[in-house]
Amino acid sequence: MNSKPVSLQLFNRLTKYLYFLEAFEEGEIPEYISATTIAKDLNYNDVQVRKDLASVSSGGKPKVGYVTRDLICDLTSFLGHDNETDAVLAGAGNLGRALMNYENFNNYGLNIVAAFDLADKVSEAQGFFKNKKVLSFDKMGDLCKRLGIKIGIITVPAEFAQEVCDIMVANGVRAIWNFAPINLKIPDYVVIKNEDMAASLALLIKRLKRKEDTKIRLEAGLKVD
Amino acid sequence: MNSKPVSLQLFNRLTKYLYFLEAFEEGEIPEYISATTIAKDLNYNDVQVRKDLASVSSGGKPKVGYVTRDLICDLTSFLGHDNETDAVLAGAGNLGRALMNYENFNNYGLNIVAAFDLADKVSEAQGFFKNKKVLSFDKMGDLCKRLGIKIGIITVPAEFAQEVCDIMVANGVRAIWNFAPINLKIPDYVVIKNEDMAASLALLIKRLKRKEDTKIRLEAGLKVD
DNA sequence: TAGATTGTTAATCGATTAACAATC
DNA sequence: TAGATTGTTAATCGATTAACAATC
Repeated sequence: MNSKPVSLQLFNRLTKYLYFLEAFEEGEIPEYISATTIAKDLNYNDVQVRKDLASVSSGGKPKVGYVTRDLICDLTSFLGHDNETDAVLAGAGNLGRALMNYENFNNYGLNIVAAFDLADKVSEAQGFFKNKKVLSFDKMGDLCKRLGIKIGIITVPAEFAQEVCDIMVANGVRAIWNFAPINLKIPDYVVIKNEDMAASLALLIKRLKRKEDTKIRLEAGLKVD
Repeated sequence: MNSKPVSLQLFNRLTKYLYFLEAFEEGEIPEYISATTIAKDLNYNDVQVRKDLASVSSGGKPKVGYVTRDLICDLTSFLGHDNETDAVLAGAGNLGRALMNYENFNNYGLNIVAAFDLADKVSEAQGFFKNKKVLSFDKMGDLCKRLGIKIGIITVPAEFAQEVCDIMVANGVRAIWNFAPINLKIPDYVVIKNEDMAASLALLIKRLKRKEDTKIRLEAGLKVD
C-alpha cells in the first residue's frame, strides 16, 4: 500500500503529468492517453513516463495507452491533492500572508487554521487576515497541541526560526515547511521541507550566466566544456 | 573558469555550508574550519563536503581544514550572492507582492525593477507597492526590451502564465522563475526554474503520512517495507 | 612521530535510458 | 497480420560513499 519512498524528482514529474492531463477542457478529455504523448509534450523520455505511471496506476493497454480519467484519479490520489490537512503558520509577514491567501492551497487540501506573530503585528492585522486568525506567538504551542496540528509553516526571519520550530515540535507538529534561510535542527521523527527562495533564485541566475557564457564562447569559436 | 553545470543538490548543499559559516558571530569566526565539522553539523558525509568544497575553493590544509573567511568568500561568489541582477515581475497579487517585498532578495542581489498586472490591480496599488512601480501588462514587453531585462518572475494565475511568458521571451528575457502550476513551453535558449508551492507542500504531506504509517506499522509489529 | 585532516581513486548505489519481448 | 504501445530486463550514467595514500 505504501511501498518505496518517493523521490523529489519522481514526485515533481508525476505532478507535471497531472497538470498536463488537467489542461484538457472538460468534454475534450480523450478516452485514452499514451505515455508517448505525455513524454513528447513534457520533453521526457517515454520509458521514464511509463515507469513513473506504473508506480501510481494499474497499467495501460498496449496500442491505446492509459484510460485518461482513471489516470487523473490515480495521480490526484497519489499526489494527495484530494486530502484535507490542517496547518499553523508562524510569521504573518508578507510571505506568510501570501501563503495564507494562496487559493491553490485550498484546492490542494491545505487548511491554515491560524497564523502567529508578534503582538504588534497581530494588532496591526486586527487579529485577522482574510478571515484567518492571527494570534500572538505565545498561544501557538497550546493551539497546536489542542487541535493536534501536524504541519507547521515557518515564515519568520532566520534568527527566530529555530525557536519557533522547537515550540512546534514540542507540541506535536511532525512536519515543518521552512522558508527561513537557515538549517533547522529537528529530531528524526520530524520531516522537513526547506523552501529557500533566495537560493532557488540564485541557481536560476547561475544557470542563466552559464548559458550566456556558453553562447559567447560558441560565437567566439572557443572551446566549450 | 566555468566548468560543469551545477546540479540542484550540489547548489543546495553549498548554500547550506554558507549558512552554517555565516551563523558565526562577527569576531567569533574561527580561523580554520574542517569539512568534518561542517559535515557533522549538517548531517552529511564528510567526503561529500570535501568534494563539494573542492568545486569552489582552492583547497584546505591537512590537519586544520579550510581558512574560514576564504571559504565564505569563495562560497558567496560561487553562489552569486554578491552580484546585482535586474528582473521584472508579472502578477502583483499576494505572492508577487511578497516577492517584491522580500528583503532577502536585496541581500542576494535581486532587483525587481517593476511589476505588472491588470489595470484594476495597478490602480488599486496606485501605481506603487512599497516603492516599486506597478504597471499595466501592456507596458511589460517594451520595458523588458528597453532595459535589457534578462529575468522574468511569473506569479500570475496558471491560465495567463504561458501568454506572459511568451511576451517576456519575445522581448529578451532569458530566465523565467515560474510560480504558476503549469508546464510552460520555452525555447531552449531560455532557462526556467519552476517553484510549485502546492506540489512542494504535497510532497511534505506525503512524507509525513509515510512516516506516520511506518511508525504505526512498527508499533503493531508489522512488516515495514 | 602520531593523529587529524585533505584529496584522490575505486566501489556502490540509485536513477535514467536503451533494447526488446509481449500484447491488443 | 502489421504497427503502436506497454512493460520488463539489461546497460549506462551520475552521484554518493568507502578505502586509502599524502600531508602538515
